Amino acid sequence: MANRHDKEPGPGAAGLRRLRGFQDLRAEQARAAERVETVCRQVARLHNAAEIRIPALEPLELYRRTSGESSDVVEKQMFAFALREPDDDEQSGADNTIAPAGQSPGHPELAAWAALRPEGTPGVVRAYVEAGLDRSDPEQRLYYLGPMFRRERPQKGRFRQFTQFGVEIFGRPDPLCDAELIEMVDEIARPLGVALRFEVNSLGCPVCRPAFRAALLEYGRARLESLCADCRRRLERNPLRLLDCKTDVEVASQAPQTLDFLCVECRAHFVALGKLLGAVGLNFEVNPRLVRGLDYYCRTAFEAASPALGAQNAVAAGGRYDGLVEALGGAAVAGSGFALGVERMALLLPAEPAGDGPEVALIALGERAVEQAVAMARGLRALGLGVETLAPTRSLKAMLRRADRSGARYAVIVGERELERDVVQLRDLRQSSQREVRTAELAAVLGGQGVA
RNA sequence: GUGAGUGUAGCUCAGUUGGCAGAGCACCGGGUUGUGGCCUCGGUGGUCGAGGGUUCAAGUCCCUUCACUCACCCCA
Repeated sequence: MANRHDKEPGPGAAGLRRLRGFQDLRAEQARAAERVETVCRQVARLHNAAEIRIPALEPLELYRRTSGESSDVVEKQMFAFALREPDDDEQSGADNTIAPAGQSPGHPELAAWAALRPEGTPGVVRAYVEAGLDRSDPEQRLYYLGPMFRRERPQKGRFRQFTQFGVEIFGRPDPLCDAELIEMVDEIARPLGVALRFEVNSLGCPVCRPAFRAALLEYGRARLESLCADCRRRLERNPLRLLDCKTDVEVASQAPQTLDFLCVECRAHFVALGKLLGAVGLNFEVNPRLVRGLDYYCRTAFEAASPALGAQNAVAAGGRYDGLVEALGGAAVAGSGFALGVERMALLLPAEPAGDGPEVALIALGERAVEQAVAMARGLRALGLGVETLAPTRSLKAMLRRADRSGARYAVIVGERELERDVVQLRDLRQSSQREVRTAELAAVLGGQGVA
């Protein structure tokens, strides 16, 4: 186990290899990711969420405004580009320039800067406001599924491009909607055979958070000496981070807790949420040290994690972000949502036996049989049967071997001897039985086998 | 950005005190004039991550570098 490493990808014909932190998902990995995505879409449908497809590239300013200036996402994790239209700068051949890594563009026109989305929520909110839904029809349930990009150092479960499924509910300030979002994560994990641990917390709201923040700040300042280096650095800028410090569990566990500072409304919301989750039988723990990295969260925060994942163990996380829509120039509309890491969930899927191959492997034996074989393949596919065709450049033995390995149930052999008599050999690869079938009857025979 | 670990065939890995580059799996073919799997015999496939140094001789020792993996950080 200690010696098991993926090797660096070998250089291709042109010495090209994939970028660091990017991955090719093949075979089982691709199938696992697809299964996760399929279940995500099903659950979205069951909760009446509509898909929204938004750009992967947005104005950099969108993420600066929503993710918070101090968060790591904006600080150093984004792939940012300077956009230049061809006519803007005729003499230069370079139309797009990649911004230096991690460097904040000091460009006056921020619209000229774009970033690959590090998360889905800002884009969805932007689209929601841009379409005027905040005024015309505020209550919306939207889901998205697609790639996100973060310029982080890769490790297990963490990639520079990864896929997120996310649901955002607008115009619903009630705890019922928060509970439903958490349920959705559970409803995705269960049919996939994945056990997740749910943690829930309340971060308070603009009314009660200042007092909590002040208390935390005071607590931190009082024991500046005993704080770890990271926490000391973070204390003034984002004191909430103190709570999930892993190096110094002592300090973190003794610190003031949000739950002790909640205002009446926040407390009621949190209690109601707990009751609703209990009512549907969803097990969860209250984790008073659970915080969110992004500034716009308020009240409900939750996380679903698996110990099987290693250090990056969060599979899904979310919470309430009342005020975000307003911050992006929309009306004062409540919002709540979550995002789920498709690849992380896929890593947790129990191994699945390889899927079935095609129903038929069509073997053309000899050049003269190719045309006939092509026509037959087309006809069989029109009936909904999967067909793998094999070129007649190899021996029959080799073609049958390929047919066997493709997982096909039947091999249909069309040779020159068969052509003359207008028949084919229909071989059952599982039973090793073979019979001759009239070409005209092949479709009916295969169709009637119930092989689909 | 920081730290540690690992780089030998497509994959998983052996490779002794420095002495001709190996196995298993996979792939291709023979054992069948047109019949898969199992078996059997054979074959293709390597800048030993890269560069430099020591040495008669380096996969092996030294230096540098790159990549990957895991962890910190952060997060899905």
